[in-house]
Amino acid sequence: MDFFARSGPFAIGSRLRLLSERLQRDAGELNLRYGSDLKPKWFPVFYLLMQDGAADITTLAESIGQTHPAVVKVVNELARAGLVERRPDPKDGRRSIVYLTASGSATIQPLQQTIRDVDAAVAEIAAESSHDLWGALGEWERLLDEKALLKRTLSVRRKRALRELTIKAFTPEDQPAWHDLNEAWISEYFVMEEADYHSLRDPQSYVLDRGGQILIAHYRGRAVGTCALIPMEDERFDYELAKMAVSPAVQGLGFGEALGRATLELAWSLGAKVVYLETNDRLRPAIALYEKLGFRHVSGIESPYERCNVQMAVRSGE
Amino acid sequence: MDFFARSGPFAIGSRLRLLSERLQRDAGELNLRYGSDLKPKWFPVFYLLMQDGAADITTLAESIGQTHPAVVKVVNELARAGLVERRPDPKDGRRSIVYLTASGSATIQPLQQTIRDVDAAVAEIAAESSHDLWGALGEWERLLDEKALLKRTLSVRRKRALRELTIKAFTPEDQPAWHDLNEAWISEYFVMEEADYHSLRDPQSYVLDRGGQILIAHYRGRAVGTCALIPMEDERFDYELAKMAVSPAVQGLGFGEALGRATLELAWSLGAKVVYLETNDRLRPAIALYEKLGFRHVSGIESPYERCNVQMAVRSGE
DNA sequence: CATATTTACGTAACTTGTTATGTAAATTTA
DNA sequence: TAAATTTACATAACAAGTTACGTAAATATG
Repeated sequence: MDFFARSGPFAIGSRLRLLSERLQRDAGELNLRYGSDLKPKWFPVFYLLMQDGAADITTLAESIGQTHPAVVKVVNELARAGLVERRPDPKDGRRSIVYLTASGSATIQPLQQTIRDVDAAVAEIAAESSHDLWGALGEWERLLDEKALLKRTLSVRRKRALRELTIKAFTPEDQPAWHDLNEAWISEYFVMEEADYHSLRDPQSYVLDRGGQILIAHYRGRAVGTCALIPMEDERFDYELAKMAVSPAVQGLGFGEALGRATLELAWSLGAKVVYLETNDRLRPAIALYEKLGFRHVSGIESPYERCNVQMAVRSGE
Repeated sequence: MDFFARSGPFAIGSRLRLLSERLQRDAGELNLRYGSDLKPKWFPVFYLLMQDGAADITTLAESIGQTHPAVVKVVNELARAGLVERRPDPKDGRRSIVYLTASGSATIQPLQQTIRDVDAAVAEIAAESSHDLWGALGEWERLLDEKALLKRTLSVRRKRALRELTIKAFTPEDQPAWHDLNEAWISEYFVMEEADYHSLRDPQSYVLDRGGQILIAHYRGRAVGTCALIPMEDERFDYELAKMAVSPAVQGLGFGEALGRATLELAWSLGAKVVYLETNDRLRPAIALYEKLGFRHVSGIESPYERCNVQMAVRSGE
């Protein structure tokens, strides 16, 4: 069993399960020795009934942290063993209430003795320990309630990935990425229009020669994101932010936000006061990102693109 | 989920399982997010192969603390997914060695990234904790290796029961217990003989009137054990220890030993130097008990009971 | 107040482990 | 060295939970 020693925290799940099974097995054997034929899996339900006298299925399931079908099975087995009985709730026809039978009540005493003895044995282990397993479990449960391991790990990943991300001005080697990354999302949600073909094939004349800027995000040796700033003739706005694309392979790492911020920084550094963009209401995540970057909805602007029905703008310093 | 708060250490097994499942679910989801379709249950086997390159089923099973059928299933699934391959061991026809395939090796890198990120997330939790779950788990595993919870609880129970045990001289109310407890074990292992009927029906004349003693063990208001000291005519021995019986309902609580010690104490206090007993080699636990009490095997004594083929004696102060 | 939604519970099918049992190869023993 | 035992693995059946889905009662909503 050297696996846990070698694998570290990553295997915490398996390790806990193993310890749990070991203890569960002991509990079953103990119950036999104490002269009761309660199965270990019956314990939680039985224990609650023992304390409260009666309860409905849903309450039992919530109390012990299992699903209701699991409780239904346990209750059925307990009923077959003659330890509990269920009666319909007179107030609510959907509910059925589980009661201890006389025979079930008779089982309480040996069980309580077992519980006392197990608690004493556990106290003995605790006394020999320098660490507090109880405290540690409680703390873990609380911390995971606040933020699950999943979220915690994803946020670790995001921070790490952002450290590896570099955002640089467009160079000719970035042309394939510029084309492919943008074509991918456009043709996924819409149909490529004439203006798209031009700007994707020839960014030099459609963006750069007009005084625009293109930023490319690189991650682990690959171009994974693009974003452009295009000067506007409308005097209300300085630049249009356009062709924001991030490779689906690296989505969820916050690259879009990083790229957007870098692009806006660039705009402000070029003296811009207001940056404008156009998008479509079907692109919910993109709109959420723009809002996070400070963009606010504006109206009354016409677009050369058919697909654009949402207009947004952000002002320097907002 | 108030159950754990209410039930205390007794429910440690369920509590660990619940936490384990929660983490396992997160691990599966994480793997998807990291672009690998490794199932969480594949992790341990895959991880070991990743480190060692190849291994046989039994070694894998021992390393991860699961049974070999579980490993066989995992290996079959991994093979179906094209991640591993098994070849027969040329040195041992029973064994088959599991290797990572090229596709399996390609999965290593994203997995290692996942592991690093999870470890970092766990480290973050550990940093927020005042208790050390790792240390606590390691300690529990070690303490349970030394002595399982089962044994610990049984020893708690034994100590508690012994505190409730009282051993007193025979009184007429003890007559039914004297009779029934002894008849039970005699007729379970042998056939009741004439001498048995007499001594069980009339302990007064067969033991007490001859200068003998009878001790009765009481536990929770019931007579649960008997033991007699009968004076002997053989000048080599002072008393015979006989009719040692303990109710099966309370076996394993150490009552036999307590009763035996009390009886020997009584013998020494009456001035005896040597106590003798007869038994049968089929009664292995009884003989073990007598040896624990200090009795040693002797030979060359004839018995009035047919069933007695083992003779033992103990000397004062041994 | 009729309709839509939610809630409580049941059932079926699946998941991830276990024990029990069988078989062939290797090893030990008489 | 033949026979008995042990070892390595496979497979079937079981265990204890889950998810998915269905139904009827209760509750919310237009």
